[in-house]
Amino acid sequence: MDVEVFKALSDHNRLKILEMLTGGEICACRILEALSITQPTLSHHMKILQQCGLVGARKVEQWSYYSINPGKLSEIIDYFTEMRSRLDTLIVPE
Amino acid sequence: MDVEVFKALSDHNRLKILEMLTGGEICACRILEALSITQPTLSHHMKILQQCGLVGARKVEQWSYYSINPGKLSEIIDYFTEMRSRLDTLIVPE
DNA sequence: ATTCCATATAGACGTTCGTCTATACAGTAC
DNA sequence: GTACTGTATAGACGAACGTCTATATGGAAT
Repeated sequence: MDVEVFKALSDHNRLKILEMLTGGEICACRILEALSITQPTLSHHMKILQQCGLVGARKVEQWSYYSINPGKLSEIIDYFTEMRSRLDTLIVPE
Repeated sequence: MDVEVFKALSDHNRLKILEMLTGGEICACRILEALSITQPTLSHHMKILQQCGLVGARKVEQWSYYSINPGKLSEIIDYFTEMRSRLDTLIVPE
């Protein structure tokens, strides 16, 4: 698994953004309202979320709309699920 | 979800350690052999993995044995699984 | 008691990160 | 055109991070 994904999730504001996006695609301006950061800082965070593949962007006129990439989410789930099942198959010492 | 877990996963060496631990409990000295870091650096990483709840430690005489906490793993899986199912229930615009 | 071994802690150093202000860019509306 | 609006980029700054060397701790072996 690429470390970049976890780096992207390692910030309180980015995690909050991701959780907002579980409600569906939203505009940058809406995200900005919900967080106590400046517009350039938001732009920075969105870039990081995009670069690791977690979030996709769509531009409609001057507005940027962001949404979660479900494929990446599945990738993460699969990673941890396989990890857990490997643990489950271990021979338990009594 | 606590950001600390993702911070812990944000380092290449710590992720490698976690993957080693999917094979079951192992000794610090074994982990040290597998990585190109010094002993104090390993000690530092193990502390971070423990503090976020991902890894548990057990001391047998002078040796420290580490293992993954399956509960934390499930917590992470649940977090992302719920996120994905929230996405799945969105009304798809045609 | 002294030595040896596995691990932890302290402190330092360079790098990366999150944030900001200032400014650029691109499109819309007059 | 000029002004405005939404977003991106540049550069700066302090805080946090990963790593190291040096040293401490605590137990085992001699």
